[in-house]
Amino acid sequence: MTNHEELPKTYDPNGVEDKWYKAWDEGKYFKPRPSKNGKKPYSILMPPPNVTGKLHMGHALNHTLIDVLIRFKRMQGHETVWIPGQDHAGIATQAKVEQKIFQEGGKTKHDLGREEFLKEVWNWKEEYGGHILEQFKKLGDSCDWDYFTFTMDETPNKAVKKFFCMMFEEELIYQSDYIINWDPVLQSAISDAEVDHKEVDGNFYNLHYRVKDSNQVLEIATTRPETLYGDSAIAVNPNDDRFEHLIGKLAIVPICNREIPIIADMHVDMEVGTGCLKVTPGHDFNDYEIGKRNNLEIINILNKDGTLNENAQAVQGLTAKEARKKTVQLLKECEQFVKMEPHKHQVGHSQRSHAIVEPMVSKQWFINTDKMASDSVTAVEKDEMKFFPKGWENTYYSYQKNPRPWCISRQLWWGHQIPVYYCDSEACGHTWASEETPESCPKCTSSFTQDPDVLDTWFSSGLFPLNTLGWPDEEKMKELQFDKFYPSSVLVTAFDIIFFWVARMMMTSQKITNKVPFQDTYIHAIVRDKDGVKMSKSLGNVLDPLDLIKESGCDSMRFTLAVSSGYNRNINLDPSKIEGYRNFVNKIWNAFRFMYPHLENANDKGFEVSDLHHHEKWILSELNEVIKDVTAAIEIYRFDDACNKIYQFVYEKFCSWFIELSKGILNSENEAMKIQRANVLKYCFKEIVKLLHPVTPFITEELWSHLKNEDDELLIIQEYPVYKTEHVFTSDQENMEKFMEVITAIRNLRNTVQIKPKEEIEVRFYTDDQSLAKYFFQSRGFIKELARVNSGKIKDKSVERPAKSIMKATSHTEVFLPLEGVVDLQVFIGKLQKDKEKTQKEFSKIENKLKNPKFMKNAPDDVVAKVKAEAKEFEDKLSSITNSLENFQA
RNA sequence: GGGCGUUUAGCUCAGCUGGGAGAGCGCUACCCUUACAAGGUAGAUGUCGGGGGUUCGAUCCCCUCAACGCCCACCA
Repeated sequence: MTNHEELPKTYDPNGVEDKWYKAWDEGKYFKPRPSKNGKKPYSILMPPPNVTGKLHMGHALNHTLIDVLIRFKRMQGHETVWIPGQDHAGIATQAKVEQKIFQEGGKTKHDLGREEFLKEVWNWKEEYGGHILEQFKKLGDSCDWDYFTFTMDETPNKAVKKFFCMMFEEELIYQSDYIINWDPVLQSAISDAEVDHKEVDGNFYNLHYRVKDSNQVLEIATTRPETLYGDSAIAVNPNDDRFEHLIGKLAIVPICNREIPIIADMHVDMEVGTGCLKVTPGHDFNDYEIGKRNNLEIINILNKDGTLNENAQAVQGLTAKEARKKTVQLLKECEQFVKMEPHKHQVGHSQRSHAIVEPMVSKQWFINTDKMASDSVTAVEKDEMKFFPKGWENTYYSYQKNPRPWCISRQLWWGHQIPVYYCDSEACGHTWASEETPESCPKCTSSFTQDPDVLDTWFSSGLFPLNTLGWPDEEKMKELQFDKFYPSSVLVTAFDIIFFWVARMMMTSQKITNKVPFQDTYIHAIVRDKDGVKMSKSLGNVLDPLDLIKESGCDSMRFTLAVSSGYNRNINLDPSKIEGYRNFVNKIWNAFRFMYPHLENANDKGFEVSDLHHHEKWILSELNEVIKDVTAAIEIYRFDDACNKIYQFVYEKFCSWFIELSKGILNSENEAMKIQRANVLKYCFKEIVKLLHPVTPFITEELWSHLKNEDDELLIIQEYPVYKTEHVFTSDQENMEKFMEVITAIRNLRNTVQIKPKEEIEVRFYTDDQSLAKYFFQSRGFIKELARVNSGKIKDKSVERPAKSIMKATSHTEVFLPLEGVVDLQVFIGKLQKDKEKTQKEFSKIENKLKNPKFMKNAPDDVVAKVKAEAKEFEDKLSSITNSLENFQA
């Protein structure tokens, strides 16, 4: 006889988790396996973490949800693969390595040169890049590591070049002088999406511009007086009577005394400021547009580091901030300064360096996304790709319906270098894009130079769905089963990346394959602290997944994250919640501890449905419903519903009732029943363990190792439970509900008069439902056991009730506890009265409904029938209570 | 300025296409009952943000107000 003393009282995840991860990984269980019964392949891409990344709660959530889906589908028999990867993260990584070499040797990247510097970056990647991947294994990620793709690997590099050249040929990629966001710290262009607008305290400065050949002056308001050196015009609204006579004249820029035209442009709002606008096409997005419309000169007044250049001689070499101060001073000196007023306004900051972004005109590479964006919208409109929750469509549309040219060149070294080559011969001047590194200029055989810039990281991330499956290398595509796994089944990610990543993958993948890259997109919540504040180092409210795993076990953390995930936007994660679900995990462990010694009674034959005891039918029927509900919930990404259903079933049904009801049988001498019950317990528990495995993989695999037959495979590839019509036992469920109700009523009564738990009592039931009376009679043994009853009687309601007693009424049965001892009758009557009031209130509510002719006329028949049945129940209950009250008071 | 979202028990949140208000944690009382004190049994708690409307019937649909949060936007 196996003794449950062998199993510790509390579940200790320590050791168990690593043991099973190793077993799965080494046993190649994460690799795709041929599907069963023609089920469709199922694949998910891991959002590739930055190579500089560190594991945080966002990963824990994202990976838990993906892993739930993958494990669920794998068990269902789909051929399944979760494809991991990692992003080279151009700016972040370069910045990190630059910092490192500066700290260690005081050198800058320019001291090393491009080639040496890149070597340093690769070294850094080799040393630190793997950390986060090792951390992922602690989460239980069941991804196929053989599919691992780093975005700077050879295949992604080929993909980038191929796509670039394709777009270049179609002239959808082009080089242009255009106003872009310049990060003076990184000294690179950045895309619109990488700019955050923050409100800062600034000033409005009012200045005077003289009009040439006139003594008139124009007062102009600006927040950036230092840009006056780049002014190309003064613009007024063409309909503005105040300035109409000046249009076409010249104004003189203060300090540098240049002459600029006064022009009319509709963009100028007469109501705002002074109605006159200084136009600086080189350093303002609107002014750039005005400049283009009016053919104005573009004057660049900034150096790459953000200081003023020779075009702003008076303030040359100063930073923008210093230049602003100096310019104001100079304006005051020449008496062209009017006033300064405090003003809050939005200023663009670089997401990466946090520097103030300077709009600047510069030669950059762009993608025309007009067509691709509109195709990506159509695909969602036609449900080729579906958002869950659906509401996120709007966010997606808001980006994709107003596409702007995407600036893809970055003045960095770490990244995919732009595959464009320039002939060194001035006479030839050929410019071309090529997937292969050329030998010489194809036109004149001269030497050539490659464009020094690299591509925006998102350019390669956008190709992730393709290059992870080998594209464009045909052999690799075969090997990695491109045709089987593309498009992937679902993309699971957070909302903040819809534009950066989801939209770009949609555009590039559709462009290349004419198919959407994934069929669904599930947008999950953002993990915040328990007060709803975003976790950040500076606030000190960061929870580290590895700490949580250490404290409560990975399964508990996973369950908590999954049960918190549905169609919500935020998860306010309270550590006490994890503790609660850790207790649940422990509960399962102990349910097993209880069963363990009895398992050897179970035999391989299992059980016949026809032999089942009514409690067994009940639990199987309940389990069956749970299986149905859980499966349906996961299919639509309602992890919260799925987890709650299982939790509820395991805790409230299986543990609190079925196990309790089984104790008597298991300790009895009835061998046949013992075997049968052991079989059913084992069956149910195996199903529970399977149901839970996607969410809590470690403890379930551990339990499975004790439950499985010797030649059974690991749980990770066992078949997921399926709904069985032969396990539907509705009447057993209904009877059981009533049984539980009367047991609870007895316990409630015991409690109200403080009968000791060990003390056995007498009980009487009064019901007019003959079949229910019969059911209770058959269950008398269980009633005695669960409610500590030593004797009882079941009578119909015509029989007189015991005088000295307390009672509780249900809609079907009156439960009486005859009492010999002293009872404070008044207290009890008060309680009963309260119960009566409550019941009366509910009954009246329903009765009024039935009395309402409009309701009877308009409500659907099934609703009326339901309400009638309810009314009957309340009426019965009410009359039971009323009768008792009369008796007690008499 | 535009858009999205939130407002339900002390806290964190769920309530699907309208038909008797739920969960977890916390709280109260009684219990070391032979799986589990990370436990058991029983229990208390809500003008479902305010106001209006549609409907036989509204937490759910419509309008409006309020508070809070987020995203986007070049307003000098």
